[in-house]
Amino acid sequence: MAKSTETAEERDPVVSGWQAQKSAATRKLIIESAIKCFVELGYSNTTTTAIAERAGLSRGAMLHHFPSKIDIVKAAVDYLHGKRLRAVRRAVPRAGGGEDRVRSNLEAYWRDVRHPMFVAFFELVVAARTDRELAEILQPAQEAFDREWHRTAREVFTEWKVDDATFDVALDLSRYVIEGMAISNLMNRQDGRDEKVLDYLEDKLRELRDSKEKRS
Amino acid sequence: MAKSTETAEERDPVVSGWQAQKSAATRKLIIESAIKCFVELGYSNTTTTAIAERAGLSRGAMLHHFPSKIDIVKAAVDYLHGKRLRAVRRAVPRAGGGEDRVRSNLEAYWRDVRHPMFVAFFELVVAARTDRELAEILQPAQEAFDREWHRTAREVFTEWKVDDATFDVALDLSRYVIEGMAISNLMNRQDGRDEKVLDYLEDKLRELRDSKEKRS
DNA sequence: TGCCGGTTTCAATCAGCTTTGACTTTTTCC
DNA sequence: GGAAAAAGTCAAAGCTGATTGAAACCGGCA
Repeated sequence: MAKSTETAEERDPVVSGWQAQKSAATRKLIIESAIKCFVELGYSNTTTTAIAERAGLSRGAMLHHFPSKIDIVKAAVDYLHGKRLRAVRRAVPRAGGGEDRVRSNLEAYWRDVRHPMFVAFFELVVAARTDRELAEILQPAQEAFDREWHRTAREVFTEWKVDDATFDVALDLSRYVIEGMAISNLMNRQDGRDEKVLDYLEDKLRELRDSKEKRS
Repeated sequence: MAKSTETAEERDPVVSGWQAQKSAATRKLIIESAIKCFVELGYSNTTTTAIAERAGLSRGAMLHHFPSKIDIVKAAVDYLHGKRLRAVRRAVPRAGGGEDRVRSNLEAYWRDVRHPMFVAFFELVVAARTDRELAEILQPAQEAFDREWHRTAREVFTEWKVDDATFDVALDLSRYVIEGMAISNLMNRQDGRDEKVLDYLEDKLRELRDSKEKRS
């Protein structure tokens, strides 16, 4: 679709004409309204009417920018994907250069994962399990994110002089624990115990980092 | 509702009359069809028509047993809750009495968590986030399960002579890792790396068990 | 400067489809 | 015979996407 070229404009809304600029702003507004709907109503309860309402637009006006619902979803996936990637790239290096990057990065990811953005992404992922069309949109984005996350981590954590297998375990473990906690917290609040798990994870990650220094 | 007394009959269909027995069987059939729908179609795409189809019943016939959709959902939550509880009670002690209960229990839970039953429960949990009515049905079941899980574990793992805080960390950590892995696997297949995380978790659990033997 | 034609943006309505729950009828079993 | 179970029918409500029409805006031209 021609849409794929336009999604670049959302990230970088430097476009020529007056109208094109306003149009891009409206598109962004619609996309963010859609994401709000995913969070507040859930993916399956998100109707075009609800998105239009939240955007302060009429339904018809919205359907001018995005001819159908699936087009909005596509744009929203692109948008979220871009935001998550940038969040990772920004968070990892920012977390100081000192020895305690373990803790600060854990906390950064733990923060990210409780952000509405993650909830929206999560809604999409769950819905995609039984929605082939959505899955086909989401899968490439998901895979790209995984690759990028892994690549960035390997690149940034230069103080981890361990072999690849150990590094992978540390990465996967962190991710599973934190995402598992995030999902549990979607329903049950039990903050006290989560802190202890996080502390333990931090300790074990340090251990992994300093254990066997095989790689140069 | 009078339904709450009937849910007991699903687990123990020893009821008097001929018809009552057949009725109970039909109810179970409907409930299991509903759960199949949750797994195959997702919660929000589950319609009464789809449930009736899968059960091989007409819609009207089904609506005789369950006057409305929410009644089916209620019964399904009860059913799943009961099944999960019994699965825990059965799996934990069965896993041999030897020293290697750590591994066998991890694997048991890892197996459970990829069972369709877990997928169905997961669908319900996610849907409940934005569906107050469902949340009110699910929350008590969820809390009861958590309590029971914790209690059973403390009761059964007598070889864990550690203090409560350590035990909780071990329990929570296991749960988060395994559930996080399960959810990741709902979308991305990456079995090789999961095995390594599981191995690592096993190792750390043994370490926790044998670390500080405070409790008698 | 001021007007005009054409394009872009917004609004409203409509028909088609699906789902739901109520109602009515037929069949089965005691 | 009569009650329970199953089947079929129906209207109401909600969602989607298409169509039609109005308003705003841009560029060009006298």
